[in-house]
Amino acid sequence: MTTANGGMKLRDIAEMLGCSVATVSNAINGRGRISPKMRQQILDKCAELNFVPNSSGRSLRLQRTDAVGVIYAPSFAELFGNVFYARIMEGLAETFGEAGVDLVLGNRRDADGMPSIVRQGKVDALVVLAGVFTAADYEVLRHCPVPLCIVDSYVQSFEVDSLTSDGFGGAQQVAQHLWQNGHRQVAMIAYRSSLYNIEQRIAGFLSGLQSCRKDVSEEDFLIRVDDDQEAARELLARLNSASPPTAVFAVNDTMALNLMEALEQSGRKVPDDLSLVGFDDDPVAARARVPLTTVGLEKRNIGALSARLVLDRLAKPHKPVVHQLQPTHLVVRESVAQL
Amino acid sequence: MTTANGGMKLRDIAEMLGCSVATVSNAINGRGRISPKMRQQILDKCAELNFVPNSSGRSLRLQRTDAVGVIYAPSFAELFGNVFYARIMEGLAETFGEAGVDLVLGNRRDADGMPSIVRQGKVDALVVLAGVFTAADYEVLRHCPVPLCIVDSYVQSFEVDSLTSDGFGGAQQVAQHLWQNGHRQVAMIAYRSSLYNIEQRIAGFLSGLQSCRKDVSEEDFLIRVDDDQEAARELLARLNSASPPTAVFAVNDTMALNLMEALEQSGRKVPDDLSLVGFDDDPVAARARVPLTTVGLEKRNIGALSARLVLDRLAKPHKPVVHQLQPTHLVVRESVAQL
DNA sequence: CCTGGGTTCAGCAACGATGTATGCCCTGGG
DNA sequence: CCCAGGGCATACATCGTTGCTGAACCCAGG
Repeated sequence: MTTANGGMKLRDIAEMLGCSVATVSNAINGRGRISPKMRQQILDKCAELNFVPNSSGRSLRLQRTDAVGVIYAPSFAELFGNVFYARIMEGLAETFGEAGVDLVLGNRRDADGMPSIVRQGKVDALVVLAGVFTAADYEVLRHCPVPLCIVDSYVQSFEVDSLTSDGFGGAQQVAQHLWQNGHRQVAMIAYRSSLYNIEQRIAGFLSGLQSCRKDVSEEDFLIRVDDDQEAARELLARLNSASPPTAVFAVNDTMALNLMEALEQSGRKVPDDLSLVGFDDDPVAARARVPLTTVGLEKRNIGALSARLVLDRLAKPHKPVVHQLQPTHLVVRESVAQL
Repeated sequence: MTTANGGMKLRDIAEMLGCSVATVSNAINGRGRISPKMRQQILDKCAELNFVPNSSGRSLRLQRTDAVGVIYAPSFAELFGNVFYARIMEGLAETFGEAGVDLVLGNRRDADGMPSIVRQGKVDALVVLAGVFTAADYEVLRHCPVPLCIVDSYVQSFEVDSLTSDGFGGAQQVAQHLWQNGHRQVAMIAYRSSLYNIEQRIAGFLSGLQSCRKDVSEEDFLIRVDDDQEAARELLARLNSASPPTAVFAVNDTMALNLMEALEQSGRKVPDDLSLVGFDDDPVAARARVPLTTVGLEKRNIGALSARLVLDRLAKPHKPVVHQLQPTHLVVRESVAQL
């Protein structure tokens, strides 16, 4: 292997300056007692040679890697395709970078499902980008030997730091927005798989509707589907029913845009024939043929704040668990008609 | 620190089974000569305890980390926002993952510009996602002590593995496509900053035009700008000139879509008043109000093949340098009018 | 019973950095 | 002149893993 650092080590620096290895180490780390002159000499020499202490040796001794792992389910293939998580990564990379911590993408799993980077001791902590993690996944993570931070989900009775967007509040606003625009027959379409975020949005939508009209329950508006194709089929069916909805809240922007396309193909116009609202404020939403009304999240902040959470945890391993909620806001565009 | 692996080490396993540390190591790594019985005993015990050798110790001894760094200029903030690079990351993560190699995002730089992860010896190789790397950046990387692979750019007289998309060929096809549709007055808009990819696309477009009509040179069609705003201004100005273009080739989809918006705001229609072609086949391009004709790249493949290049290089440090070219293809949608 | 060859394992040193205990030197006060 | 003490620097052990060397062991043949 081509050795990093030109094969340079503390001992080489020490020999050049005629001092001991420990003194060089102390100078570099600003520790111990060294004469200012010697310290300066050492630092100068290191700068001149662009010397940096080897990380493996350092990690071995300090039991610390200055690296944090990131995992995502089911695989990274989806992480980078997902604009929402991409923005979070952006915030993570920036904040951790400033703190001198590197990010490791750990897609490999051991036999029991634990990320390999954790078992191998390659990281000091783990950021869990929720994605579609299942209960079984979280069960494995309960035994994670390093601190954890769950981003964009919340798992009951799992005592770890976490940070989520206020999907409940966002969906509430959607319900109220639709009501204020005169919509009385509304529907919400969500996936069957029970993920925290989805359930929160459903609960928020219900709560928003109830704040306008007392007697509403989930079965009055909720359509569960497995994928966007089924969503389109179901929606078109409802539109031909006795009391068709005038507005639909899709659980995320991707579904909303797919619905928009299906509606157009069936000869219907958004928002004239049907109002449509999404969730996430995906960049594509603004550029759709009919700019989509949706719910925006503080994407960059989520990453940065999660990183901060992890750094705090590493600094104080025993401080109480934190659960942060990030605000969401309605983004009004042109896909909702005023009745 | 909460120790990974429950603080378990080779010695603990050895003591449990009454054998030596070296034997355990040999069994795990399938090396040396051990009786089948003892080997099985050791492997079983490791599986039972979910034991994995500590990575710092291993790296220190082997001078190898089983990790590869990824860098991007100017910062990761843009990497994750860029759909094109996101897809490449997807391919990288997958292929490296299968090979048991982790990906490290190394945004920190040393004083001289060398990525910290390299100096610290945290990675065995470096994948350079070209982005907007400058000549100065590459100059620094010349001194990189670990193998390098440049993705999506090519630097002359820099003898390292690299992989690029065939921007030349793609742009050529665009020129011919426009010609075949009857466009005789065409323009191309590109940024002033001299990046390899951009220059390739310009050269390809020129070559494509020349294959249709002999006497063409760059100044006949090329408009250089600093950003998309200037691009829009310049374009609108040309449209009011004596011989306005009937088609415009934007150097990438983002610019094309921004132009599309500017054209609409000025009351012009795409493609009736002006045809528009982009480059990259950004997912947004398909969803634009007028679906954009553009050039598609083999995005996933780029990542996977780059990873393969790196793995091969690590296996055979002295094999000859490889420069791969990935094909591109025209994606015809609705933004080009037939005259 | 002894010896020789082959198999299987244990011990040691090294990888590079760092914390601790220790020793040196020099100065200032008695 | 000697001793005490503070300021500097050095040796040594340690982190967990692995390559190398050599030794113990077993079995068969003389």
